[in-house]
Amino acid sequence: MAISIGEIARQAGVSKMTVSRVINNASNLREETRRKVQRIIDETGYARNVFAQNLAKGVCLDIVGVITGIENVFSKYYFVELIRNMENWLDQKEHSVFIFNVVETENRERLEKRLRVICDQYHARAIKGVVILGPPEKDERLSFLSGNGVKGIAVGSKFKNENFGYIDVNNTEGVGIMVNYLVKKGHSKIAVINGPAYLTSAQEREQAFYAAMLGHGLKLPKEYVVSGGFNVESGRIAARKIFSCKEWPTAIFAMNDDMAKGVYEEAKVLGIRIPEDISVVGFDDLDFAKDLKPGLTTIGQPFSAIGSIVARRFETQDFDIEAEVSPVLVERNSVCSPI
Amino acid sequence: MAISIGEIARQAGVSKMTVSRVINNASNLREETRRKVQRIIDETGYARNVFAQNLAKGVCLDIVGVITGIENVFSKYYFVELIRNMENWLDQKEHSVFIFNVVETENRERLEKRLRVICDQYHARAIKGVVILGPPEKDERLSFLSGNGVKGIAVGSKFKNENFGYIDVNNTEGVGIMVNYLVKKGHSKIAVINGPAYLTSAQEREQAFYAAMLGHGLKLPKEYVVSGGFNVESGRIAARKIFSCKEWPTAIFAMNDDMAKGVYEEAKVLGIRIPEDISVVGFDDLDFAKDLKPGLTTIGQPFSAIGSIVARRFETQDFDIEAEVSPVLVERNSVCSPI
DNA sequence: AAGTATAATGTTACCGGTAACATTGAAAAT
DNA sequence: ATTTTCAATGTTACCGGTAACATTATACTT
Repeated sequence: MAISIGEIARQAGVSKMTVSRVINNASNLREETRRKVQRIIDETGYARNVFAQNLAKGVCLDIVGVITGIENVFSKYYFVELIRNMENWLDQKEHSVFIFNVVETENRERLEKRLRVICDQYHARAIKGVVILGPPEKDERLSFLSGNGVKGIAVGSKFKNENFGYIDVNNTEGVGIMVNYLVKKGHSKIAVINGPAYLTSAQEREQAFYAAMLGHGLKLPKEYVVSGGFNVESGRIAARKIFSCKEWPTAIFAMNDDMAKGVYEEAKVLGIRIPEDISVVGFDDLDFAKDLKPGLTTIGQPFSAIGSIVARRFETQDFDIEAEVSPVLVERNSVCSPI
Repeated sequence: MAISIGEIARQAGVSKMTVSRVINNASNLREETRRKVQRIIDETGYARNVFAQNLAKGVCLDIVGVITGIENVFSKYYFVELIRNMENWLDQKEHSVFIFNVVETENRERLEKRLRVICDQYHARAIKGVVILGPPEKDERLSFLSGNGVKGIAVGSKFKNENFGYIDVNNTEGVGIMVNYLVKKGHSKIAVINGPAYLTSAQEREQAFYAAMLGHGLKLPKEYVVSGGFNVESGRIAARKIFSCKEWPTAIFAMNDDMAKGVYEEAKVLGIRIPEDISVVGFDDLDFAKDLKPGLTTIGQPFSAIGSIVARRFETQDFDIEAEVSPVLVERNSVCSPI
């Protein structure tokens, strides 16, 4: 077994308490004693046992568990951005992040095995709670954790119960802003590429789009509505469908940036110019959006605001939250007025 | 404070030890007693404290820490494959994985703050050790951890010291196999896209390529040697350079699949056919390689073998290892004989 | 010099569990 | 009926620390 405080105490000829004081550099320690103990600590390479410490103090480590599938089908950069921003804010509050790779499509047995480890960490006060990224509807991970008394926050979808609150972008508002913008630019024939129906965010964006079009008194032909999977490839496929319409729309609203990227790629292959031949917009403002040629006009996720709220809530341990954060229009060069 | 074994004991009117026995479902327990205690456990929602348990038993949890920058994980599919395979094998040995997002480019202070948390976990026997993914040369994370007595394995680069061993693919062998293959197909004018020099894997592949070409008595014009960053975009840029040579090579050897993908994309835009106009090969055999059109001929990383070795070594806690695992040629349709 | 602060260190009990041994009770053996 | 045996449960000490209080040594008063 590793060297302990008691062993240090024995070697230094002092009590455990004195060693403890040296470790936590308390005041009221004779300089000579401190040095004597410190020397032995250094020599032996003693390292504290945080969990013994924790047990004694009855507090919880300042660690946040983040649950996500590392190869999630949902847009990947989106999670990276979320994690990065959360970590930045949590860092300021001296909190750390552990990432748990738990894919919701795993079979029940493996899922439970993995989640039980998280429950253990929670109940042993190793983590203060968990953040689950973009859980789909009826997420088994969420219900299992919640059912086992684990608390936390869902980010990127709307899910609320006794143990979990949520923080998400206001999708409806975002879509509304974008449709307004397109209409103001003179567009009335707008095609949409929707996301997968099992995500609340996709549902909300879809509904909001129909509502906004209706609000502007615009028609929406069936062939202008295409469904995608929130990834690049599905964006390409959707674009191909749209480009094969007899009468083209003047703008394509991809419900996330990955799919917008797919539209770009397909357009490039087909020699279609953006925005001259067709305008394209996205949603999320992922890192790559600004680097596309032309720069993608999109709805910016309030990543930093979300991260900040998460950090604050973990600090106060108050997960009873239903927050919708406002997105902003990020105007670049992928939209022009139709001729 | 959460409900403890002592509280359960009090409510059930038995000793703590009896409760402990119920929890660990020991034999020699009267059925009636077991039920009585179990009922109270269920009612109160008691959850064990693994770390108290650990402290008492003096053992370590079966958890492996994986260190990587999440940007890397999500952008470079290579890491995803590694993690997935390691998890699969570790799963069989009832081990779990925690992912720590520690980017080596972080400033010293933040880096240490993050790494100290990992040290704590290690010395508190919460994790058995760490796997660090593809550390570059002089990786500060590795030296800090090692210097603080943390043990583990580096995967995807060659790094060895007292506390760390490594497991990596045999890059030299892989490159040799591929060059042999190309030569056998009739290629002699082969261009190469190298990886970044700070990675041992890139260095080895580069050196092995020169050696193999020399071994076959082939010439390698300066303009056939291009450097890249092991990512898609750098592959595109490199391809552009190669396609602008007066005399084209008949094959391009991209030193990883991401860059090969970049070559594909650039070729598509320029209307260059693979393999009719030029053959393209990669290294790694990432998930997407089989889905490219045409399927990419590449050197397959022994992901599963690496994962299996990692799992075995963590089980036995023996990290003193310098393993090079043999790759295999994965032949698809991106190579044909030059006319 | 004796009394009193105060600084420096030690003791005891406890955090939430478990191992090892001790005790109790009831059935089986004599 | 007494002893033996073993199943069921309890006690004590400890894992590696800390809080709260107790004690001792030292410095400061008067």
